[in-house]
Amino acid sequence: MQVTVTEAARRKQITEAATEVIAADGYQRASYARIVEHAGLSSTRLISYHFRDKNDLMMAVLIAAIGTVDERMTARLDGVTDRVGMLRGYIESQVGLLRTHPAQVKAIREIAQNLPDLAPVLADFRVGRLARQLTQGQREGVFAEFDVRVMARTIASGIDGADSEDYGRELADLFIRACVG
Amino acid sequence: MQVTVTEAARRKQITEAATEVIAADGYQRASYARIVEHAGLSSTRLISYHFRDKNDLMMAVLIAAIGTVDERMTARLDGVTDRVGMLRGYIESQVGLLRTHPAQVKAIREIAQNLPDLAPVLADFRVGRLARQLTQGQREGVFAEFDVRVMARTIASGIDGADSEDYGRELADLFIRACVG
Amino acid sequence: MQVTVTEAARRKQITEAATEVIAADGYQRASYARIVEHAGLSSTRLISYHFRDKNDLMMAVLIAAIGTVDERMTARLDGVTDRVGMLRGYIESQVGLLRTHPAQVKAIREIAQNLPDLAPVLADFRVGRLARQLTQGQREGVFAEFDVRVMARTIASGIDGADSEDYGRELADLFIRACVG
Amino acid sequence: MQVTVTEAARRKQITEAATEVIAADGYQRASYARIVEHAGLSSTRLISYHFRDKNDLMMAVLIAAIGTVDERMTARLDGVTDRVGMLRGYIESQVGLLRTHPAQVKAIREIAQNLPDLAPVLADFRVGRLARQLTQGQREGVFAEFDVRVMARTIASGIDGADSEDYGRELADLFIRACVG
DNA sequence: AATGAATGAGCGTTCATTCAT
DNA sequence: GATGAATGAACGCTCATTCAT
Repeated sequence: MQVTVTEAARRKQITEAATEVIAADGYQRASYARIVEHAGLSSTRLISYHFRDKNDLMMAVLIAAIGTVDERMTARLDGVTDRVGMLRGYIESQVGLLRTHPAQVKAIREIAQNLPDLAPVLADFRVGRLARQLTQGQREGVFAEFDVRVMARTIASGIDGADSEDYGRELADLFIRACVG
Repeated sequence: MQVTVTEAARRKQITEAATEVIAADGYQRASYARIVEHAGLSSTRLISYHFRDKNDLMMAVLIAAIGTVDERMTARLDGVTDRVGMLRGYIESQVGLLRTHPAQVKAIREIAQNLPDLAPVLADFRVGRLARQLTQGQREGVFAEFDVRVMARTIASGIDGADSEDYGRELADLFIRACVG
Repeated sequence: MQVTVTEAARRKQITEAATEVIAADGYQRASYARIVEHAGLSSTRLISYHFRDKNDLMMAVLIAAIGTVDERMTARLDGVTDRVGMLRGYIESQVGLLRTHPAQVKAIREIAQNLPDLAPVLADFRVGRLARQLTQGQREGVFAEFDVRVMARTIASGIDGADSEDYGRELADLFIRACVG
Repeated sequence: MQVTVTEAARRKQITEAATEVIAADGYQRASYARIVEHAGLSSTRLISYHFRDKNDLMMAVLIAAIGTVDERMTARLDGVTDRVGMLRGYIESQVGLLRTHPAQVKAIREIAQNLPDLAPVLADFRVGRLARQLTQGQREGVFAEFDVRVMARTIASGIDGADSEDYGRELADLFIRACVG
């Protein structure tokens, strides 16, 4: 019994299943067999057919997850203009994603951890937006003088260690103190 | 041609090779075959002979690496009494280990990441010492009021994101500012 | 050179080869390697592909063997109505299977012996049919009073010890004497 | 710490441990590793030292177990002169051994099953004594005319299928009926 | 009489991928 | 756009045995 759907729909089905498997079982255990089982597909051949190889699949998962997460971040920070509010909003929003989009967040981390060549690229991407805001805040005299790159990466690291929204608020307090100095 | 050495020497040879392979290739790629090749041993059977199973080997690697790292940390913090100096010393020493003991540090992270039951235990172990120092600093009025647990975990996360000793110094500045408030 | 056949045909080829290997070498020596060699397949991977695991393969072997054996038994006892004739037919047919279907009979025994959870189920299955016939014979007054369960199991044990059709006839004489009493 | 005992004592310790492991886990799972663990020995080397190879060890286990079992049988049948009483005594005593010497009985069966060359020898040995008694009973006119070899083997098979002393008594009734005819 | 250390061969299973329609 | 079938390589682990004191 052969079910035919569009290329795009099939790719989406597979990347979503892969995202959930990676989040649940970790990158290394996210084999074609497990993804196929989770998605209820007929055979691993369907993955090979729609993705060149496993790396190709992982890139698709990553791009989709980053897209979703970024969209939410943009929406929640839209219209926030004061620097301190932006910093708090950034941190709390990111931590909040753990609850609203756990699979995407975990999948991004797993993939970044397991594809070493990707980690710095992802880190730069993630840190870039924040670093620009911090630099602007320093120019406006709202933030003290500190190494913007170190601060941005440390904030990102801190967010990765968070596990609740209470923790996120404490984290925001902490880094506002460190930035305002 | 059969080469015989003592049990202890062989175990050490294997754990050291395993440490290096884990650091270089990651936990998941640290197979018996790779370890044996790296150590120049005759067969993977030698590992099975000296370690009950792979988990047993990994625990031996972990214990050895933590022992080495802890010894260095203790030596470098010995005699430091003021809280701020301790905090700087802790952060800079930990970051410094990345250069002096890269394999041990990376192996500890890899093992913690890949043995999920172990991660919280290791995290508590690592954060505990720091949290006690922070609490004491608050009692003495040197540090501001903040959530000690969040601060300790954030410092640990920040250290994990570091990649140079310059970075470590900036990190110390940052967290001293956040703690002294 | 890749040879492709249907799933069903391949499964049958593998179960038949497995049946023969088990009968010849015993359950424990029936490794994937031996089965593949016996069947002339390209690699053990073919077995893993068509059967979930070794237990799955063994169940397939068992079901096929029992099916074959049962079919023969049913055919040979069909239309036999008198109790004594049935008893003789049952014993001689079962012993006869040793010559006509030696691999199936031996494979069933090997699997039952080596999968302990299975032994009682198989024993009940085998003994059940016989026990019902014996009980009915007692009701009709053809058979003496004896413990039906013990008699049925003893007949089954006796059959398992048989090694020729002459032996089977003697066995039938013996148990008819014991039953008619 | 090297403990030295006599050759004979050590062999006995090992064969007894092996007997228990075989009885508990089956012949195939009775590896040197398991035997050594069960006996509390320092290494498998101790087995290799005292026994030429695994077959040698199994023969020692078998001889010891048969010796024990035979001794009991002889003691219990000593002085029994009437044929029917002997037959009942033989069957009930053998079944009784299952309770009094379960490890020896199970070990003998396991070894016989797994060393195919041995099975007929053991069967003859076991059946011989019984067959002579049955023949004598026929000469005396106590027993009917039947194939002594088949009867003896069937009795032995029936005993192997027994699992309680009640079952043993039923079995004795059954075979007395079949023999006296 | 005993030991410590080492070993090659084999096991079932999982992996992502490829062949052939 | 989708499938069924096949594959070689690698995995951790266990086996009885042998080397060397």
